[in-house]
Amino acid sequence: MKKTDRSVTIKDIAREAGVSISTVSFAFNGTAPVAQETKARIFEVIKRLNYQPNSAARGLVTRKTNNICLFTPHPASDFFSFSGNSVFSDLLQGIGEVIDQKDYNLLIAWDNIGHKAKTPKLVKLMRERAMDGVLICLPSHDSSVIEELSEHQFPMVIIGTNDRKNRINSVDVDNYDIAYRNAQHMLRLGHTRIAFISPGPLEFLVCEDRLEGYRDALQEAGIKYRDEYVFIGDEKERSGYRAADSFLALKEPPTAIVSGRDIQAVGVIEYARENGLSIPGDVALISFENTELSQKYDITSVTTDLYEIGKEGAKLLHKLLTRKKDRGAQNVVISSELIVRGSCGAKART
Amino acid sequence: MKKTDRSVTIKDIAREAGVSISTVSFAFNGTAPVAQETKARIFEVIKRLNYQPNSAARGLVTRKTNNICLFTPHPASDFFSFSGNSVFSDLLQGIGEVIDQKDYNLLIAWDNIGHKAKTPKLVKLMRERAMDGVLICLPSHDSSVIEELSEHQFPMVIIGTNDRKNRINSVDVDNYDIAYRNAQHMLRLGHTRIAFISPGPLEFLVCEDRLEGYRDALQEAGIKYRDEYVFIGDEKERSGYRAADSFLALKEPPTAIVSGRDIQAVGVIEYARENGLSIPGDVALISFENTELSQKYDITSVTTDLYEIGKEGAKLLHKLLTRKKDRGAQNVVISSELIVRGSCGAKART
DNA sequence: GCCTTTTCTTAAAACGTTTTAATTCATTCC
DNA sequence: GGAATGAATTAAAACGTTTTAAGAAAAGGC
Repeated sequence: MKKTDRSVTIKDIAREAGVSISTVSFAFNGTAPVAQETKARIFEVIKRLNYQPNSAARGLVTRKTNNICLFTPHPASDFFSFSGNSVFSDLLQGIGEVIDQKDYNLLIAWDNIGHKAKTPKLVKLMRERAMDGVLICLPSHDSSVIEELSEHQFPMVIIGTNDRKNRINSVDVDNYDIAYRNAQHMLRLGHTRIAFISPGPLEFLVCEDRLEGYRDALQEAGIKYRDEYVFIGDEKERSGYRAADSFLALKEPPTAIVSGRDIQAVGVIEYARENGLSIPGDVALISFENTELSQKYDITSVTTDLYEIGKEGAKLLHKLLTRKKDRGAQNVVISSELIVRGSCGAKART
Repeated sequence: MKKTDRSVTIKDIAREAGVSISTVSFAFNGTAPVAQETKARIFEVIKRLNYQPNSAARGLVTRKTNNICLFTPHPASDFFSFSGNSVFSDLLQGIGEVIDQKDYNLLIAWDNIGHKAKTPKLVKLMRERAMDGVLICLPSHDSSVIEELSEHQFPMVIIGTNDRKNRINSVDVDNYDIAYRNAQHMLRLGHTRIAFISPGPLEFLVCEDRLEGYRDALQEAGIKYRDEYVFIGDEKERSGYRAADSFLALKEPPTAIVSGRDIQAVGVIEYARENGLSIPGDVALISFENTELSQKYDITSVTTDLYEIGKEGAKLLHKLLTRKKDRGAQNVVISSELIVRGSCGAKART
């Protein structure tokens, strides 16, 4: 029984196997041909001494750490209250799958100061080469983060936000398109007075995109955009309730509502119940996210698969880290599906 | 304008400042006296060239990475359904506070294969010296993890589980004591037929501890332990419902129930409502965790502050990493508080 | 058998820091 | 005015790998 205590180095292996350290390295990593016989001997020693290469030493020369970093608001923040609390888990699960498979380590750096990304830590991590790449998932693009990161040509992927404009790698559902089609769905059902609840403040790109999609659909149908048909909500059920209240108090109330997120739709339903309104009879309802809520409350909604977003984001980052070739920004769009339920008052037609 | 592109090293700084690299290192880290004047010059260059030491190189010699790892079941797993989904966030928030303050990086390694900890990745990380220490938060101790880690003398702290027996550093509430006092609370209120719902399978130490506390309180009061008064529940509301059903169908039903977790207590309440039973009139109820649920349903419950557990766990780990002195295992107990509400039928007396 | 290839092996140079021990240079002490 | 002290600086070793370029041995080709 040898002492396997004090960390055994490649030198120990080399000595014990009667061979040079380069040969050990080659054999271990399979990076150059080594005779069958010596290879066997080396691996025997490696096993016996329980050798594990030191990551710092390795990283020093390879310039790789195998660490990637997820930069998000704190999981307890408003942001992740999107569609209940499972959002963070879903995202993590998707990322985790790739992480495990590609043998990366996941580092979490969150921004716990509200929505504005204070990046010093992230930037430091990146500049000291403590990680290979970063997945960014923020409600709004703080341009300083993005700029600082891309200035250093640091591999990064933005997830949960499409960034075609800024030519940065991103993975997301097409929020614009979903909103566009949700509104269109209502138009096709004959509605002309269609309201919209923003899932959050318009500084969040997601919200802006959704609002734009809604607006464009209306515009193309030749329907005038009305300010009073747009309500800026938040992540609470109550905001849906208040939206409904504000809409239905109008002289000319909308006959359909495009809700920005499921929890808001629930608020609308709550309001309808309290006020003896029928859905979809008096007002039709369509929403985003397709969480458990939409199933529970029979809400027509569109899937936004965060698991998939996380997974594809990690995949894209990995691609960036391995293949140096393709330089152009890639924007992956995760497909969404309209799940028709009772609240919109119609069968689906794509 | 210099090229601040290609990573600037300590050598560059030394050359530019007309000084040796040791001096730069000393000045930068404040680890040896450097003349005021040269120090100023060095820092000017550092700033101008935007220098950031390479973490791998640094880690190679200092044998520190500043990474610590949190090892848990996947956040989407049953385990974290304890008291709603916020558990993971709370834990993370507590840990995060210390992490940020002490300038550590947090690495997440989860075990996504059920409750049995498959550790290869964790062990590998540790053996390749990719992190300085590990926080372990698992429902049950898989002895192989603990053994393998302590075999290597690896700094670790177990959180959310007390480990006095195995002499391992740990931070947790005292589950045994809480259960003991919950049962005692019921005894003091004059109950003698007291039932217990386990929050999960008894392999989970938390559950075992709670059951034991309950049992001992009864025993000390000279009350015989009855098998039919113990129900092994799980993380679902339904299990509380079923427990109530099983208890109240007995010839001699209990008059008080010690629930293993809030969500189960809700199940009990649901059952009572359906069957026209009054709480605490027909059956008194006391629970664990003090989540939002206990407030919403007016359940007497005991706080288990996961934020605090995470925070103290990280603190303890940090202590381990900096002070090499104290070798004995430390077991930190986070205090809990009994929050008396309507469900137990009494005012508090400690 | 000599030259060329191929296969295997190695010595040595990186990688970018920290740290140790030695050196320089100016002060202070008696 | 020489010795002793002390402060500031440096050269060089170490940390544990990978990688490059070169060397040695074996294997073909003619």
